[in-house]
Amino acid sequence: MTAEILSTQHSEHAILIREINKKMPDTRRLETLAGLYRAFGDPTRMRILWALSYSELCVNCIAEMMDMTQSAISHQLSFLKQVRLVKFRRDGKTIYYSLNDSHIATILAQGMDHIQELAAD
Amino acid sequence: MTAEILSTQHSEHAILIREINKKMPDTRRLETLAGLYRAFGDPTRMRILWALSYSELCVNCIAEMMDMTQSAISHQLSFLKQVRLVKFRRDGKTIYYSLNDSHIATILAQGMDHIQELAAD
DNA sequence: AATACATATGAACGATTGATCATGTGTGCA
DNA sequence: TGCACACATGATCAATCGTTCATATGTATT
Repeated sequence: MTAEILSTQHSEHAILIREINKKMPDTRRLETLAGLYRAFGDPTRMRILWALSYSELCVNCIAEMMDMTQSAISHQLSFLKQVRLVKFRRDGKTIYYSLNDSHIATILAQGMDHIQELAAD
Repeated sequence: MTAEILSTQHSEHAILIREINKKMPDTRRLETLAGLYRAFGDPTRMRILWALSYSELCVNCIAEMMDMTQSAISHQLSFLKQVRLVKFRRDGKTIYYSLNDSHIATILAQGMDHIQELAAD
């Protein structure tokens, strides 16, 4: 669908659209940003991230906490690793995961504030 | 899968797990939070929210900006309305959407800061 | 009332996702 | 070297998602 075949657009609208398009971050960057939020957008990953905000944890510990299989957790950790939300260190056989930086805990807390406010309506 | 059939857990781990479980927000709340972030986790919705952070916009305007059909945008706005990220007002035939509160723009900006930092490595 | 415009909505369909199962890799210990 | 433990990974499958198409609703104008 192209812009041309859209029905009558008031000229004021056309101007507004151009202005906002100039200010908008480019689409690639917004896709990256959406990708970041997608990582927070699943209950399992959300619980993992929240748990890691308290302490580094090994894979089996997380699996036990979430009452889920080690495989499921490992897949999700792999996802979180890819988008660089978590890092890990090996100690013998066990691997400890932790949040990649403190910024992430801040994002979690801010989101929690938001839903808290909504609930207070 | 139950906790019992998991292999040997060091007792230190068991204690840590119980402690974190006590501190964690309850699962229902975390699911709501994940639901909020899922709304940010799609490129189309992300672009819509970003555009609305500059100005309220009518549906056709958004569709033109995104170069997408009115129907697709309308569906996504419906989603965003459900999770209360946007609100709307009617003016004659056209309906103007806007961010539900300024908090949301802050969340967007914070996410952008985060990926900016990652890119700077 | 009839028409045009702006938006909403239900059904359908391909694409993606998250969990599972089976198996592979890596580490430590006897 | 052989075995057990901790974790990773590829394939598979049901469920969910995002878009499209067709159509419905709501509002002004004539």
